[in-house]
Amino acid sequence: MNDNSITILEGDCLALLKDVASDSIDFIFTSPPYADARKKIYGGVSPEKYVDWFLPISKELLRVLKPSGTFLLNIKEKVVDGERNTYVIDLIQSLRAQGFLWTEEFIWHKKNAFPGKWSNRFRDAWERLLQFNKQRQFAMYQDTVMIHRQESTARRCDQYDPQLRLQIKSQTGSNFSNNMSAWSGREMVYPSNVLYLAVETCNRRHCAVFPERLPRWFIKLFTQENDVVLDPFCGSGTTGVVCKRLGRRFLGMEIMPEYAALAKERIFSIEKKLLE
Amino acid sequence: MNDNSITILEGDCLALLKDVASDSIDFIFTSPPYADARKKIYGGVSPEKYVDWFLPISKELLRVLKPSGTFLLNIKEKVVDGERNTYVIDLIQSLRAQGFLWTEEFIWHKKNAFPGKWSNRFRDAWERLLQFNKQRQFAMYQDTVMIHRQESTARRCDQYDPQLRLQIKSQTGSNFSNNMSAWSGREMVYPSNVLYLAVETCNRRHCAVFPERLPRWFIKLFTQENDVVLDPFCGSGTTGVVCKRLGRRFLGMEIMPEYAALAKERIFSIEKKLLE
DNA sequence: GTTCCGCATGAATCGATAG
DNA sequence: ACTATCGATTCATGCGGAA
Repeated sequence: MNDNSITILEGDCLALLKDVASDSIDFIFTSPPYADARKKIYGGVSPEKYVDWFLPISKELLRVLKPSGTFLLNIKEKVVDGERNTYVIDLIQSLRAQGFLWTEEFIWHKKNAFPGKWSNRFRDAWERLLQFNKQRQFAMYQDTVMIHRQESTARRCDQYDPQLRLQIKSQTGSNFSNNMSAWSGREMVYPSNVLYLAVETCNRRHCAVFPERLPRWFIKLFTQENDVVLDPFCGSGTTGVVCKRLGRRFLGMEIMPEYAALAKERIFSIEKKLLE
Repeated sequence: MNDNSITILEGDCLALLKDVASDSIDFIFTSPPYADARKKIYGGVSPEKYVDWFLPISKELLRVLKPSGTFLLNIKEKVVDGERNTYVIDLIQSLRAQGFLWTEEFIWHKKNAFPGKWSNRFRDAWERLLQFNKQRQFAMYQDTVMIHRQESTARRCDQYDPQLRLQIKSQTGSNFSNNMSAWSGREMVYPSNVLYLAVETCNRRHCAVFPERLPRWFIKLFTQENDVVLDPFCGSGTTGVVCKRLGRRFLGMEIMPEYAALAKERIFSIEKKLLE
């Protein structure tokens, strides 16, 4: 990609990816069109053909990703004929065959999914966030996404005198396993592999597939400033907006002209705000 | 099974299942030993052999299950050589090939996941609850598991949302009447396919793998009174305890004599309490 | 009688060390 | 080189004793 920090390309990502240099992308975050979803827009990939449709694209993703980079795929299988279809788990196996390592599966637990009821199932309140890597060693900046402790634990620790805490810490020094000093004084703890986030509602301008906090969390976790983030199905550009705010370079691809234009507009408006 | 409402059989479930009549079980809820887990207790099935080990058992489960019945499998893949192993998704595909329908995947979002810190991953805070059926039409009693609207949104599952956390804190802390009105309100909603529960810690009495609320929720959802519930890996008998309390018949199987004895003892103690 | 604190302990995973 | 064992890490929970 060029030096511009944010780039939106309009077109089919399979073709556009051919022009991206190998080993040049630090992080790929994308939410591709689900099978049969958005039929009018993407021509409606059927569940049976989903894997065959995706594999040529993921082959390019594997090529352009840096060895230390991460590919994060937001996806959820739909119900077909009363069953959860297997195209997602088929895809996991095919991506492994292609050379990706299936490092982890995060869960997005949707906080305010619409109440719904069907005769034989409840409303679907979670999606998969599949993490793939080229190598077992990859870039990960865990300290950037720490969270507050549970209240019950926090309450207990807060009652300790801060000075006493330091004394304990210095006294025990070598042996701080399984005692207070190991974590006393710390307000923040590491998160788990479940993200509990609200679904963003559609507004007049655009209908975001995911809330900004979702890409933000992963971009902070897997990249540093000026790293290059790729979203081959960038839609209205939420991932790009987050990159702009966080000072990451961004390469977005979108086949629909309206969405590509909207993405550019949203990012331009962020730029303007930042300059003010 | 005989007329006794609760039966615990000691032995290998593959052999014991041969004596169970076809199409006789309303609901199967089980949490088999995970690959290489609890090695000291069970033999420890390796990830490579896991599917081959499970398929003969699931073939029997398919046979004994009523056409309208449901099979619910609690399982989670472990990390092998830096990757999430594929034996669970391999198993899903094999079970479908065997004749099961993969109807749904519920998520157990664990409130208190096993601690730990690693350079390349966070704590694992969720497990799969895979729902399989013989037919697209199956028994499901959705009204039995309805929840209060408040509960569905504000279950203190707020670690990623400090603002919500403060709201709840102030609500529960100062405004008691507000809290009460939420509970007295008649607004009941259906739950989603994500369960947010704490792991039960070991206490002196027994060491339960999952909290009672987990089987309770599914048993209420998929069975009526006097229906027959089967757990081929019943361990210390938590599923049986719940069945006793809910007036369901139960058939449990356990290969370890200590655990089978413990299960019998726990259920006997429930019986005594109920008689008083 | 309450509330509060200390402690043990989990379906875990990684990296180093030893054979 | 490949496997087996061990130590270090970490957070929510329930129990029991103490204030």
